[in-house]
Amino acid sequence: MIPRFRFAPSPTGGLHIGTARTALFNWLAARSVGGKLILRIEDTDIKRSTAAYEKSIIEDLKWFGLDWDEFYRQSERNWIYQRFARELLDENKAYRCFCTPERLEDLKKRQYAEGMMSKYDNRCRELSGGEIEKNLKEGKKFAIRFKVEDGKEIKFCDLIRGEISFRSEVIGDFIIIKSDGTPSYNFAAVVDDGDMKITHVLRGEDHITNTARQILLFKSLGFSLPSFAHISMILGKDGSKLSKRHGATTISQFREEGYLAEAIGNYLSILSWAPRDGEEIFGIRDIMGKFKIPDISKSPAIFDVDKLKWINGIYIRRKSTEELARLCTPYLIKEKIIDKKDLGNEKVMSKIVKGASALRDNLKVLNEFPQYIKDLFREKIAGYSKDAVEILTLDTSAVVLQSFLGRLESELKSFDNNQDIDFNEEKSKNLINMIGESLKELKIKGKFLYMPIRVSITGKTHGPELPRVISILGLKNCIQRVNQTLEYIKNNKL
RNA sequence: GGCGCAUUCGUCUAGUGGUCCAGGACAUGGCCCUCUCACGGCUAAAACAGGGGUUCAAGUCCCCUAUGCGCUACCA
Repeated sequence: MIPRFRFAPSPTGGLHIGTARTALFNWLAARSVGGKLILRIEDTDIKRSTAAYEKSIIEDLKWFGLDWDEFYRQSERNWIYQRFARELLDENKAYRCFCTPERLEDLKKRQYAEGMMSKYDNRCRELSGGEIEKNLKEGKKFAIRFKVEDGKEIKFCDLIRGEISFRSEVIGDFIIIKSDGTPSYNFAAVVDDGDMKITHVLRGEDHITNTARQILLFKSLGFSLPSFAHISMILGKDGSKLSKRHGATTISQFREEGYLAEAIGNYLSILSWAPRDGEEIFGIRDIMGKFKIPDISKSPAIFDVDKLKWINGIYIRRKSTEELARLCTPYLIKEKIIDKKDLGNEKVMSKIVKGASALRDNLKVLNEFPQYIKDLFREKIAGYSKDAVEILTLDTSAVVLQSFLGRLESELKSFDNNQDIDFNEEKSKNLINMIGESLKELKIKGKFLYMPIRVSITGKTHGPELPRVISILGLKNCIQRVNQTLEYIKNNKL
């Protein structure tokens, strides 16, 4: 028998990072043993579910690199829930409950006040045939409740946690069909897991308690029990449930901020699971054979953005320059550093490629790209930082800048007037070396050589390697900027 | 309140009774590389929640307490 796993999101929001991890683990577990993965949309809550969320969840799952073998939507399967509910009704394992929401609310309040666990008081359990008939005739709305016998022990062996048991009296008769005719979560899930012949239920820890109810249903419905495994929750930095307060929580938010699918998959894999060899950097496909459900950690995990960033940086460094440039471009548009119509402009595009190559090692998240590169897209220097001004104040700096400017100008002359000037890294490097050579006698070298040059074309003391900066800016812009800096020195009498 | 689950460095984890004065990774500090920032390399500091058992021996097994989280819906 081939193992069958399922992933069952409800489309009441985007794909949450925790839900994505559950999806990933199901995928990993299924693919590791050659099993099938079923995607099931649990949209029985007609008030909160939307088609838009469903679409976004599916898109995110695909972007994430997951695939599945079968697809179902619970809202299209109502007839089957009705059929099984009818069966339970006929077998006297379930009954119609005519209690109003108000009465139930009241009951709950009273029980809570007495310090008791809230639980249905079984009022409609023993309604006579006549009373039911009468209520039905009056058109009273009803829900269908499942009978839970007291005094039973419900046990199951969780693949991750070991044996877990509950006593049936803490459960109470629960609703399987709501008064609007839709099935409740516990019922729909069990009917589907049974009907779809699911062998492994791998889901979030928040379902442990539900498992007790569901086991009762599996048995009453005559289905064989699947194996259960409950994955711990993902918590925020402060130990509370991960929420908007902690930053991005859905896959699409992470994608928009500039996290790579590979990085998220990798990070989520090592959150609650560790390969035997201790290696932390791997693709989700690399661990397919190694992933074992019992190895999943029991304790909750705090989501560490810093570690995700570290991993994201690693995958960014593995990208080709062209691919990285392509990935970074949308962020440039978003920050209005370039315009959409620049996408066809070869000069702009080559500048982005050069920038991507220069900044690859600095990037941790794609959306950091604009802040690093924006200065190099301007015509002029926007301003000089404090430590940059200090560099300019040095006596030797003026000498270096004159020499630099001279070199740039003579270099420019070597090109024909209307020729497209591509001043690459190699040439930039040579140019700097030549300056160094000519200033050797003055013993200007190292920091005293490079820093004034850097400051004169960027206004800052930090940035990518100098030859790269020069190459990105191009000869003309460099000349313009050095002149601007010379002007600045003069005006401020540095 | 009831029930359930969890608890190893700040964080993620390795550890399945002796090889653990507890190993790795992120983050942090220092050093090296280096024009700077990063990258890379080296290094330092940093943990078995507390208390009882069981055992020759406990991070590892059992019990209690504490703390955190989840469920306690005609949400999923």
